[in-house]
Amino acid sequence: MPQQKASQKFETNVSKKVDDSGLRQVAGYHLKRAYNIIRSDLSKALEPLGLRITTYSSLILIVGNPGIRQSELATALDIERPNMVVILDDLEQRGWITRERVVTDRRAYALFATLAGRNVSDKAMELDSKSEAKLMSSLTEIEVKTLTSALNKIERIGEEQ
Amino acid sequence: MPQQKASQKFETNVSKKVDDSGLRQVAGYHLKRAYNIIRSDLSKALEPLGLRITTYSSLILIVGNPGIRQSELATALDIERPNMVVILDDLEQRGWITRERVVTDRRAYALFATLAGRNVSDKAMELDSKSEAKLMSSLTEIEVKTLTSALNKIERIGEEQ
DNA sequence: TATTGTTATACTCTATAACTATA
DNA sequence: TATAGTTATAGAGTATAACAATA
Repeated sequence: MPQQKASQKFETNVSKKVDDSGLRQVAGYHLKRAYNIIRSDLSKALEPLGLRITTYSSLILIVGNPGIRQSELATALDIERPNMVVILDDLEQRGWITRERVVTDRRAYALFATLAGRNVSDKAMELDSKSEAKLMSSLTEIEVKTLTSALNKIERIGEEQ
Repeated sequence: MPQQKASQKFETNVSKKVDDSGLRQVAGYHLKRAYNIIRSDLSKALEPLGLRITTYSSLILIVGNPGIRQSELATALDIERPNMVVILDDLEQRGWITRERVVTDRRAYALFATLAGRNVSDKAMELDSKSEAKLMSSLTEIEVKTLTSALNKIERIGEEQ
């Protein structure tokens, strides 16, 4: 039961009357506004499935990486292990994943999506795609490509540091 | 005293070994990763000035809009009024802004940046620019322009809804 | 001794309800 | 009655410390 407003609130929805030229000069400002819109939209799109974004991301990675360890998943998604536990408890209780003891290392759990989990994952990805398609509808193909490659370049620079 | 890790953590830093193709298909994923990198970097850049991003954004808008009301600022930045109060308390205690009663409406406060506040704002904007320039260094001029216009289009679609 | 998963807990950010003083 | 600012508080997300089981 998310507590956030229907239209998710951050410090970015500058009204027309206010001069935000000081902030508009920086790309991070636009990135934040765009990201918040996409995030808010995705959040609402996933709500009917009972998925939050972190839970959704976790499920997608488990589906794509059968047998992944909890710690690997946590590292991959940059979620602290204690917080990962809660997310996986949720997914497990819904019957969408299973935790199986790794025979070669009995400390670890290997994660697998159930059939129901894969079905939910498919539905969620579809909702995600639809949500995005709507927001990207006014962009040309070239803009989408440039956007993605530009974002990837930023990611890479960030990873180098 | 921020409690976050040096490299801010979200569920996006997928390591090389994990197959994240399911997530990589969606632009929101890249947007999130790029945004988190910029946010983390800006957060660290502003730390020496004792500014957090919301506090920084608020100060910039006050400098650019002398006399803005608290409620206007809150609306502009999409911060709930109760949360705005704390941010402004902080800025006021540091001597960077003043709250002045509006004579025509004694319920309201008009906000003004002090000289010290404007100086800090200038320094902060400089740090912000440097932080961004580093992350944008591998982008061509066309990529930066397309990125900004694409993000603006997404913003506009988001606002329509 | 180190690591995996876990529990308990604390800090930050964001949201709502209700108060006060003005309008 | 409505609005501006405030206070108190609650929820979500994210962080750390410490423990049991296992390596």
